[in-house]
Amino acid sequence: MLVTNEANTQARTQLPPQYAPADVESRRYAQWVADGRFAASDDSDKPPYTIVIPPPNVTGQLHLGHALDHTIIDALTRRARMRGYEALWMPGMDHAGISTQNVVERQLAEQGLSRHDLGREAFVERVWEWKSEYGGKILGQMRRLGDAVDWDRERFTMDEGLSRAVQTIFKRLYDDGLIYRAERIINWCPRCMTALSDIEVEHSDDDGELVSVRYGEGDNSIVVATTRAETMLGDTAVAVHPDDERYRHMVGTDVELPLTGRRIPIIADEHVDPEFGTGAVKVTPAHDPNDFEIGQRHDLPSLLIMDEHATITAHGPFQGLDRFEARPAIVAALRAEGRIVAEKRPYVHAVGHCERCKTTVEPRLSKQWFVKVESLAKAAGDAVRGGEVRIHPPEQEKRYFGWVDNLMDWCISRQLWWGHRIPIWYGPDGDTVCVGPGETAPEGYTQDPDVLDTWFSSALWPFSTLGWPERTEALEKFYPTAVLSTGYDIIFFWVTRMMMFGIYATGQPPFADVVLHGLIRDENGKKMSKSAGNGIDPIDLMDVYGSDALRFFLARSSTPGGDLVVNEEWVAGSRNFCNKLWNATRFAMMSGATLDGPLPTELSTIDRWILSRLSRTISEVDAQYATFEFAKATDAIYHFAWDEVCDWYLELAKPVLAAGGEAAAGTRRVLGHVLDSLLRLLHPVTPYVTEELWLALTGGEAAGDSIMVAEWPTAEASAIDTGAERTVAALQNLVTEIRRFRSDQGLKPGQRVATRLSGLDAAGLAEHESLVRSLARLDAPAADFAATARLAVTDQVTAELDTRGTIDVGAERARLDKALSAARKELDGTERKLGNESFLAKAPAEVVDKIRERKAAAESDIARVLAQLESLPPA
RNA sequence: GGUCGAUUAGCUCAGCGGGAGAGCACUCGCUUCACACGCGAGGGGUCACUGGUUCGAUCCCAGUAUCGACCACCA
Repeated sequence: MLVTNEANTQARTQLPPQYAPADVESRRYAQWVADGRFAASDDSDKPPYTIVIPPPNVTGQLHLGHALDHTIIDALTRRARMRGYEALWMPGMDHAGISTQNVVERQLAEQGLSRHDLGREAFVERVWEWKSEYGGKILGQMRRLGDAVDWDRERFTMDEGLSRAVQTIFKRLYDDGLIYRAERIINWCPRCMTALSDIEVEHSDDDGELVSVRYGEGDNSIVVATTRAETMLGDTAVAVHPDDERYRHMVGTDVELPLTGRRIPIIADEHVDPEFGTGAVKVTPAHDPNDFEIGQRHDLPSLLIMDEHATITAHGPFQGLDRFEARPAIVAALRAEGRIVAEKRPYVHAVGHCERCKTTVEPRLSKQWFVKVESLAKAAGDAVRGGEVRIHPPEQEKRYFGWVDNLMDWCISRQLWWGHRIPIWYGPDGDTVCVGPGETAPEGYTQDPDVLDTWFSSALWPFSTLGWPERTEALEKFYPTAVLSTGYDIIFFWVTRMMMFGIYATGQPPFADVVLHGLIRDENGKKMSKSAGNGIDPIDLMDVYGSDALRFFLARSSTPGGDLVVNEEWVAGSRNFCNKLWNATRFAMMSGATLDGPLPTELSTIDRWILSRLSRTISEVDAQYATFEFAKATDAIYHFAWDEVCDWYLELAKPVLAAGGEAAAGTRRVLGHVLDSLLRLLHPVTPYVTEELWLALTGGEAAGDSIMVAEWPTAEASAIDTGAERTVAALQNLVTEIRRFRSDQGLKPGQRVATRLSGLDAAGLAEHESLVRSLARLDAPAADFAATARLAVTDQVTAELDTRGTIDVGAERARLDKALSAARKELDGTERKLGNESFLAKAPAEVVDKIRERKAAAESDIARVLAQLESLPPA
């Protein structure tokens, strides 16, 4: 309902001159929730548009990466809703196995307790308590950001339904032979006491020491180099390259392993690099992934010499030492025996660290559960290759294929207590059963103690959250989802796995479009992270500048796949834009802008111009959204709003509105329409300020209306008016040129200048003379007009200014000389091109035409400038 | 070590075969009746380097240098 009566007009002018986000945001968000604006309905007739949130860790806090991601998702969802879709943004959180367990363990440690003191059940209970007390802080922060998520559908990866989904797919994979148990070298964190997947290991170049050790005696000896002397206790061979002449005669013999009394064989293996070190490698199959491979190829035994704490278990003087204590102890013992051939030297090499606690990872042979990914990964790759799933920007496909085409089997077991427990039970005779949902294990069986990798449940997120494996109405309505938006850094962690499990479980890829954005960097270009201490807290930015300002900045900076630098000044700039919008609307309302009735059919050139520009802007925005070019979409709105609406249309409208009459009535209606459309276009990105202004403009507050359910603007082809665009462009050129002259001449803005304008007719500006005078601050000539400068300000228009001798002729002449030489240079360039026969023969016709136009323009510039020079009074 | 990407105005980035752009910063002038979180007018770049392809290269190709991201088991 639109209210435009006098009293309401009075009320609307009460908008303060500055936008104060804090007053608006919490009030609006609460109202949206209360009105159920975010809720999606399972039985709606509208087509679905679904996005699932990348579930933040339950331990997590909102950082700028989330803010970017959420701005994108929220804008897509809000826009879809305005376009008539049943839009659903699914919220929820991830239980974040290791992270959460660590947080609670640290809490226990403060009380001098370990998780083992509590026991498994009590510990898990403790984690749930932690979750309800401290977890999900980020959910509150999302409200601040304005996220239009359907709160009634919030899910957690550990809740009952999702746990059933996990068990269901595990059982299905197991029955299909896609889950197996094997003894492998895995990354072991001796502090977290669990296996880590490859991606939970961070590598850094660490300082180490390379020592050379002689194995064997006399002629029957061989020197190996190592940075990890302590692992020699587990050596079961020495390997050399098969083509290495130095050692060929020794292959097949054996040597004595120092300190142990064992003899180990010398073998030949292609893996060995003869150029490195001495060309001979000690082989420790139980504590090194490469060595394990070599061991497999040569059927070597694997000797575990450390326990899960990385303490030496091998019998002898080193038993009970930590691995880092054992290393120097063993080197010392070797030196005592004269085994150290070359002194140790510094050596920088890549060492793995636990992503969560930074402890040096110990490769360790152990029994783990794996998903056989080959067939799953192939299907995931084919879905993108076949175009069922599109990745934006397309360049990022390479990264995706790089993963799915080279995927190794996925180690899914974790020796943690917090997570989905593996539904495998072992019988008294060592037999194994996989227990599906609703089933119970046979009497006397015990369950595997391990839990699943956190990403196992995340991989089900797009459908488990909608009720899978039940065929719920929500699943039917909202799956598959429309878009997945996330940073390119987690393609492997999450995207590939959702693709694999989604296709496997439901037969359909879980989303149609994958939108990948970049990482947030600080002012020095470094990736922003808590550990680097260079993080900017988005909450702080929102406190100062408002949520809309942060969102607008992020949207305007987000190029597909591109990283993004955050600088507070730019957020301030976005705040300024919100304020500009605020004041433009405020002005419109004070000027009596209205939305009542249809747009008049008879409109002034100026009104037709802005409607034409509006329509073009809408088309542009739609086109950019279609390819997820948020920066370009947002930028188009920014320039339309600021450069065209504020800088020109409002200024042009002022004299018209002041004059009143029929023209003013038309302009008031157009002004209302333009502001209304502009606010709608902006709403997905800046929800708060647009809601506040739109309700004020339309008077829809009382009727319980909301811009959230207003229709997305439509580009009207019939509104395109190239004639009006040409006329206004000419007007802008003329006004700008006169302003430039005034500025160059140091004429004060308040100083009115009497002028005679001629040639307006030829420029199509005859009817706009008063507008030109108003914007350029020109007076009509007075009775005693005395022209002191004649200026050909555009091709057609000449202005005679009565400046009473204030003109600085020298300065103007210098400027014109400069313009003249620029125009001549341009003319030279175009003439040279047009004189080149190869160019004429080979260049496309449109390019040649364009050059001809440029030549003509240069010629006319020259003529104009010459005329101006001629018209200058003598210095 | 491998892969991919980047190198354009002081800063951060768009553009990606035919006239070098934006925001911020900077200079000058403005208490112009929506907004100084503002208005008007300006200055500023041999588009990293070297070759090649082309009638024409910031844009395509090759190499060099520097930076970055991701991945990684060379003892």
